[in-house]
Amino acid sequence: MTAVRVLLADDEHLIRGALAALLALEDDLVVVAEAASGAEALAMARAHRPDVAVLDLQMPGGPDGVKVATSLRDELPSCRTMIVTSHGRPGHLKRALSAGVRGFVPKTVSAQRLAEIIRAVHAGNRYVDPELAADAISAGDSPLTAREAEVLEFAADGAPIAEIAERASLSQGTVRNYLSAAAAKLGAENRHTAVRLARERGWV
Amino acid sequence: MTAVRVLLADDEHLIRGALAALLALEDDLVVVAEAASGAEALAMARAHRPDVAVLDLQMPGGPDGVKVATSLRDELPSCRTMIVTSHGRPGHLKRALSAGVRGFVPKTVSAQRLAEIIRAVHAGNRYVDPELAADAISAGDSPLTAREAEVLEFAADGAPIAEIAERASLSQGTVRNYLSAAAAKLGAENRHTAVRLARERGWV
DNA sequence: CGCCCCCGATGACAAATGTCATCGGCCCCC
DNA sequence: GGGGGCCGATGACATTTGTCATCGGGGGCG
Repeated sequence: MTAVRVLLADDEHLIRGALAALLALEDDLVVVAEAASGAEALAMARAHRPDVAVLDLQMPGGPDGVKVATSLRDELPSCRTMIVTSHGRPGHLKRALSAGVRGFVPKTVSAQRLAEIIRAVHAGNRYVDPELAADAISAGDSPLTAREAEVLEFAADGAPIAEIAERASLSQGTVRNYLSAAAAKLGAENRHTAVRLARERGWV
Repeated sequence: MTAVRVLLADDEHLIRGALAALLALEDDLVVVAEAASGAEALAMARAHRPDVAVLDLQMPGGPDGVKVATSLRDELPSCRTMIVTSHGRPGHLKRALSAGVRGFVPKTVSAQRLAEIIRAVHAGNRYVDPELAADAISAGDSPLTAREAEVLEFAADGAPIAEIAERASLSQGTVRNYLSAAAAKLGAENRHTAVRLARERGWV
């Protein structure tokens, strides 16, 4: 049996290197490429055609782990993808699964566990951390309509209504209506807490 | 020469374990204890009396890396402390330095580099990542008064003025005045962006 | 001591925001 | 064809928030 070829993508050199070292201890796994960004991960994947891509969810600058997974599904269907993340937001899990990701684990797992999961994913199985799965289920589906979510995103940095309206190419009144509706659905008393709640639930 | 005894504290098992494995490769370093939380780190430090404590800045629940460093300075003056962090906010660096931390590095450094820095810190030197240092200098000192910063923290989750006033035991008018002053100093157009800016600069 | 700054508060006013009702257009689906 | 939902907008209104002037008290400092 030939070893599983793994691509590692994580912006934190410390973690990436350490991870590579630990996975190297497993003699049925071989890290064939490392990347420090989403863009780099894509390039590496094209060049090395790994069996499994282990992607950090949040990477600076370009595409995040889920975006990379989406691209990989199209470009390299033979490559299974999995996401590793520090903060497990429920919505991220959903996004990831619909991007064809087959493994989703928090960084709190041990290296042994990760190695097992890589093998499972490579074998075609799926693995989702039970706790994250429970969170995602309890968080449920987003009650927000497309525009509500969109406007909420524009509101994310605390911008005033006028600016949101401009960026969304909408009337200020319309923006206020959407924000009001979104806040009501989320049980928030103003748009700022609404943004926070939506972020926590992974709905933006 | 006897090996440097290191305490590792990081909530992410994956990183902690991997780090321990990498540092173990350096034959003048020995990881004598690992901790997954601030509280645990303190307990471990008391029990094992390490030469150097490598602390993650953000840990869930209890005390963060800086708080641990503060406690360690009092309880275990012989133990040098250093902070490792993912997101390098300028203010954190300042807080850390005034807590007696002697090393401050982002997780983007390599393990070799980290090992060198641990040795430097153990030898009594200080090390601060140049990029983070530059950010901290350019961010400058907080222009906020104590109460302004305090009120801004209460405003951090988007709560309405009434709630902030209650939590801060202040009049609503006073709260509005402080928030207005803080927003003006930060160049923000409302308290929510003020909160965001203050966070970015590490002033809250 | 006088000066300055911070604290905490009040009042008044303007501006931004939240809330609600209502409209027309569109699309999907029964 | 007729709901029903989402989209986008408007108007009116109440509430919240931001802004400013002002006051009194207290502590530090030349």
